[in-house]
Amino acid sequence: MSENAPLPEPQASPDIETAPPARFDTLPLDPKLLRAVADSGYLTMTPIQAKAIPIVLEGKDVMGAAQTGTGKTAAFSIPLLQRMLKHENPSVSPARHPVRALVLAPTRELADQVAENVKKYAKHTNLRSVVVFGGIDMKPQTAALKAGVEVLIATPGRLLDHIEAKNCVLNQVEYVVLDEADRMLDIGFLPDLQRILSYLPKARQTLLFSATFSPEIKRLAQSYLQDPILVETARPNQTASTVEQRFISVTDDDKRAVVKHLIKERSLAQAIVFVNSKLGAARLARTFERDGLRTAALHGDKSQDERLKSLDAFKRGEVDLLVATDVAARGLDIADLPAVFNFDVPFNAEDYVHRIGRTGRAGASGLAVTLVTKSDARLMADIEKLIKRKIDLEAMEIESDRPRFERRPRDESAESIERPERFERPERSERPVRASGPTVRAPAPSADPFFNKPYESSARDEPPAWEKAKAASPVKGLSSYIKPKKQVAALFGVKKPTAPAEG
DNA sequence: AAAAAAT
Repeated sequence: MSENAPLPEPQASPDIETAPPARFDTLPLDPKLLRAVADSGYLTMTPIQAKAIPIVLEGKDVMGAAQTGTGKTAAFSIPLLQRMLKHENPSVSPARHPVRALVLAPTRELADQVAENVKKYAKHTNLRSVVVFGGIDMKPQTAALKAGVEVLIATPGRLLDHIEAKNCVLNQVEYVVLDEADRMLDIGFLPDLQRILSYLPKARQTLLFSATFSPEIKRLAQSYLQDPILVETARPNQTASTVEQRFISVTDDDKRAVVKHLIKERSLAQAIVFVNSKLGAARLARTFERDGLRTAALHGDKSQDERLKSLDAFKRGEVDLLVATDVAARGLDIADLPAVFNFDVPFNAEDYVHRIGRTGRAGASGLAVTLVTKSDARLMADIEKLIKRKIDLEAMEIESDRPRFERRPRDESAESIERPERFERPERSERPVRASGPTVRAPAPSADPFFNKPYESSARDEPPAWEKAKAASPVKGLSSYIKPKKQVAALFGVKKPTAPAEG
């Protein structure tokens, strides 16, 4: 572990950002790998790939920071496979092949996805890979491990189970990757991670990849790396420029109506709706479903089978909305996802960057809408600081012209029976919004003193970051409103043409 | 204020 000796600063990697995009086939890669890359349809490298691959091929430790959706998985898996091929020894019997590369990920779904990618790039080689994670039967994983694998992809808890059951031996591991490294190094994961690393040889190549690296994590990460090369593209902690970010000032009661309004207004085919709690995700998914939107939920209280099914249905376009906790915030690659909603502002600013990184991937455009209530001001300031951007809140007022307690009956038979539902109060957000007339206003800042002084409620020792920024800049920041261009239209009756009959 | 990861 780290001693008191000062940690070496990572060396800067050569800046090749100005060079034209390099093709994969200019790399010194085995034809088997080049063929797999070509099969995948990739021709040129993304900036993180162009920078990281040659360095990984040299055998150096790497700390890689790049925007979400820019191909970090390929950036480490392709060169690692190349290095493994170089030393391949086909004369050893398969049963004696030890695990040579270990990839750790913070969620089961992400581990699964990384494993798919590794398999794809390794398909023409005889390197075998397997993924192990919790929530599913250990036996097939055990059988695969005992048959022998070169590349093991895992979540920490289940891997420790397999280690303790002696299903795998990690004392021959030559390469370790921490995907979403800042999460793997955070307090919740660190003990497991340290135990796992204690089983590995010290002489190895270690790679850390993430879209966000806080200074503290960067420092901590140094103690797991040897003479690391810091590979950064653009600025770390940055969001993709192709993502349109909107921040809308709302009350809790109006959140759902705003989501549905924007889905309709922008004709969004699909969206992920992020919430902060598992229970909240389950509840919100049910109400959206009741409103006729095809919805799936993804959170840690669901069985692993349900989790995979939800994600799969969403990826295949069988559901329109995925209501998820931060289990879905990181790394998940969902092709052509047009929008992400932050129904709740995330507790960690880093997770904001990761959440909205689910859209606008691979250069596509995306929309990220964050619903901000008065109690979110502090979290918003953290986000503003992290992404180094001034955030303007849009006002969007939603009004009702329908009695408050009226709601759509669930089915025909229930229509005549007006019975109160147990455990559930009718929600104000069940109201329709007014179909016509001026429904949107941009109040003068003084109309809502809160956003002028967002921190009054919480006593703080030091002035919040945004205050300094504001003082330094004549332009208004978080406290300024911008006028929405469009007025809020009626939302109820919003139904996807593809929506199946419910019930 | 929570979530994730082992059962």
